[in-house]
Amino acid sequence: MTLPSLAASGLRPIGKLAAATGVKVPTIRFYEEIGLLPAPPRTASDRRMYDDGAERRLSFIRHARQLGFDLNAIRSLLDLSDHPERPCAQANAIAERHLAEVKQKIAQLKALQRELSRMTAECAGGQVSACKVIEALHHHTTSL
Amino acid sequence: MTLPSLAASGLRPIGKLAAATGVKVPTIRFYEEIGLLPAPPRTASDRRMYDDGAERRLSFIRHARQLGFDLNAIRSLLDLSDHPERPCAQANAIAERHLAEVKQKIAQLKALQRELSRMTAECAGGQVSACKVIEALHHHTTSL
DNA sequence: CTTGATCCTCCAGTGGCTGGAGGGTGCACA
DNA sequence: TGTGCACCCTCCAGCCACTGGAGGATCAAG
Repeated sequence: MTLPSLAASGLRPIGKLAAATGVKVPTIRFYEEIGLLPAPPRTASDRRMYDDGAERRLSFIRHARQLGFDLNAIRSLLDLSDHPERPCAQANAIAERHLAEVKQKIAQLKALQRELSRMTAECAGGQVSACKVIEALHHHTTSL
Repeated sequence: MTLPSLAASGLRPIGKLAAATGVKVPTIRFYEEIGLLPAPPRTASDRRMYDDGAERRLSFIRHARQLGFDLNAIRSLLDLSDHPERPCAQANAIAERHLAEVKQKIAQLKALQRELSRMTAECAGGQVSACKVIEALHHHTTSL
């Protein structure tokens, strides 16, 4: 027998929330543990029961993760989202900082791509002793 | 008094090796722990002493890390490098697999960059309640 | 009443390091 | 010959963002 207050409205257990949001069950528990998701009410047998608000919050987190924000940034973004009267400059700053990081990472990876392409292109496929890939790793000068 | 066999030739302690290769001292010990670098000889007082071979191996590892290879891949590449008579196809395969991963990562990050640019560009700078960044995170549909 | 899915907590592991505590050692300079 | 400091040693905890497993309780359907 569950508590009426819990059984009443659209509460669902963690598995349903996981299915609805695409976030794995252990990950949801992890988010709760680190304080990103508030601890939900529990049934008499200790099962977590989530409402629509929890689902919205978790979806927010998931979207932010898909966009590559780290959990600290997400913490700040959630905090801002909880306070709509504040100026949005801070949210913008977080997004732009992240954007800058992404751009930098792309540049790094492109440099990497060039190097790796060159290495593999030069390799004629004989023995390791003549392998351009191995050779490049031995004599590579830090152009990154 | 150090052992003659150790003091004889160009052996240097871990700090010199670190300075020479640009790999930090704890990282060198870590590579030894996981079997990427062989355990070097020690002095009577237990200090590691490295020769030129160790430096070459460590430089190889460093170059490979700079190119983004993970330690397992590096393990394979080192193994190949130690056996010059083998065919180089495997080395090439490792490099090409990595190249493919890099390309994919670039594509992902570019998609991210587009999304983030759009989000920040739309934000007019008022209150959070009107913030496009926060809004996008709430209503973002998985296009990644 | 049974069966299988789901839930709980706790803990260890991933990758690739990084840094600190607490102690021993080597070397240059006075 | 002292002395002071840089260097070295081992062991262990922490970083990020999870992931998965053990061992046990509970729920819901047939």
